[in-house]
Amino acid sequence: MSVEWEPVRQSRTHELVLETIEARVLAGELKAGDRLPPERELAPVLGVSRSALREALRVLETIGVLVAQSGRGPDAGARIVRHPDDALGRLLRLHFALGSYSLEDVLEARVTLERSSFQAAAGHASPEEIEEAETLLWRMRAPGVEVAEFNDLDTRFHVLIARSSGNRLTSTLTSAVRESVRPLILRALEAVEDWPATTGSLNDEHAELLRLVREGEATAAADLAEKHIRGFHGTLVDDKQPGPAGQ
Amino acid sequence: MSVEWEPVRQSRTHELVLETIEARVLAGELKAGDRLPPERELAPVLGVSRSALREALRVLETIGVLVAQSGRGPDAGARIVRHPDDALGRLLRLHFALGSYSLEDVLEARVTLERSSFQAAAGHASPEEIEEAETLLWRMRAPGVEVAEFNDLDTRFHVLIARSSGNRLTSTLTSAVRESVRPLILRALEAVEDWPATTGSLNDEHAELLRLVREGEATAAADLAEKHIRGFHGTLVDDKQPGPAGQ
DNA sequence: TGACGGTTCTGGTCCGACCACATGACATGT
DNA sequence: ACATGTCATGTGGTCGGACCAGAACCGTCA
Repeated sequence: MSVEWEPVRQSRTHELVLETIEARVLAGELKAGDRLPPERELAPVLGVSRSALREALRVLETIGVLVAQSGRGPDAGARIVRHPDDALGRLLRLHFALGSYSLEDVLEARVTLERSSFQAAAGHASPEEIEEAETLLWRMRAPGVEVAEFNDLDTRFHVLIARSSGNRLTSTLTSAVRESVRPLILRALEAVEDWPATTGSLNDEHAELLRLVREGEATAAADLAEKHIRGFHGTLVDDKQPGPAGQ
Repeated sequence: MSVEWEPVRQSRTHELVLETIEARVLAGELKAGDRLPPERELAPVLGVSRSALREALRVLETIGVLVAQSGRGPDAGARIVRHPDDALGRLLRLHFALGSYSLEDVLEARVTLERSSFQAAAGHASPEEIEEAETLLWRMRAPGVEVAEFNDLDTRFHVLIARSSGNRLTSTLTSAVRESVRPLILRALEAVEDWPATTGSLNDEHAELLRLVREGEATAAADLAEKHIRGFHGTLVDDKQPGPAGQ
């Protein structure tokens, strides 16, 4: 094996700033809710320009660790928060669009994650969550529902189940993966010929899924979820899809 | 259910820039390998300042969609790439540190993902990957191996298996989740009293896991992987851990 | 007491300049 | 002719300063 020589690549200053802040987060010195000093103060303290600091803050913002508000008062300024969902969603969405992941990969990941979600949801879902899911399904059964709205409700149903699993991490991952294929699913739904039949069968499956969750039939719910997802993805594989990933 | 009114929050310009570029990626107009115009050209085209553009580019960079190189020549400038792993890893690592996810959540997610990884690896792993895994295990069996190195090799073993599953998405997710608890596992390993016995039993499990993968015993590999992970996490729950997540 | 308006603090944006680095073109010397 | 050194150029990276917009605070005035 030949030795790989790669350039030393000394860090850019905004990366150093990022590491500094990241280290304080990892060390527990910065917790959710904490406020950072104003940019104009923090920049000279760290010995960098405001621009470089801002770029580091922007990074933290995009991964859902920080939010910034202008103005004055207790809510103004930059605060540490925990909003991983949007960040993760955007990440996977873009990478799926770029072809980092094939449709088959997404299918298997969905099966894996949603099996787990449905299984856990069957034990953890609260009555309120069940009721909310019922409402979503009821709206999906409305005659003459538009494709876009159906897709939206469908997404929300799966995400809701994931959330009701009680596991924030798998919930986040499930939602992000589901969201990443949302445009693709929308296109597939738009191409459906027999719309009433398609929605009808999907609605039936959803109703049965929710019933199994409500009654705590964990394994059955997981199995049906897998069947549900595989069945629908099966209608996608003939369509346009990002090619298999290279480097 | 009362209606939630939240401020309109008109986008900041760098977000608009981001949406513009993101849209072109989602539309397939920007593909991996494509180069963006120089910042000094692109900024006026988009009608924004170079600073705002740079902040948008920084976002794309942090989610592993773009790399920038200064200098001159064909490799210089900003290029679209596909490097989701580091980005995802950092995201989960920070959020785990912030307590967005409890240790139990991570445990269940690991079980779910790694079951899938081992199961798929049992069918897809190439001889080269098996051999590489053998090497890792061999090095972990070295007498007097340091805690840090053991942890490193252990991480690489699990990540390697995930990669050899043939599914880039679950591989990425598995690696990221595994990496997010890496510091915690390191601390746990350092606190182990009977180090030789611990490594011995872990090594035995790893060897058996790899054997099952090599011989294509998918289900057995998945089951043992679950046992392996749960067993080790069991030793962690008494230790310090980020608290359960609030909003 | 209440309403109003100015002050102040915050992030957001923009501009212009310079730096560091890598390349490529050119000049120079052998 | 070739090798070598030097300079011009183009790229991202950094910096400082200025101004804008919005929100809260505070004092004044009715």
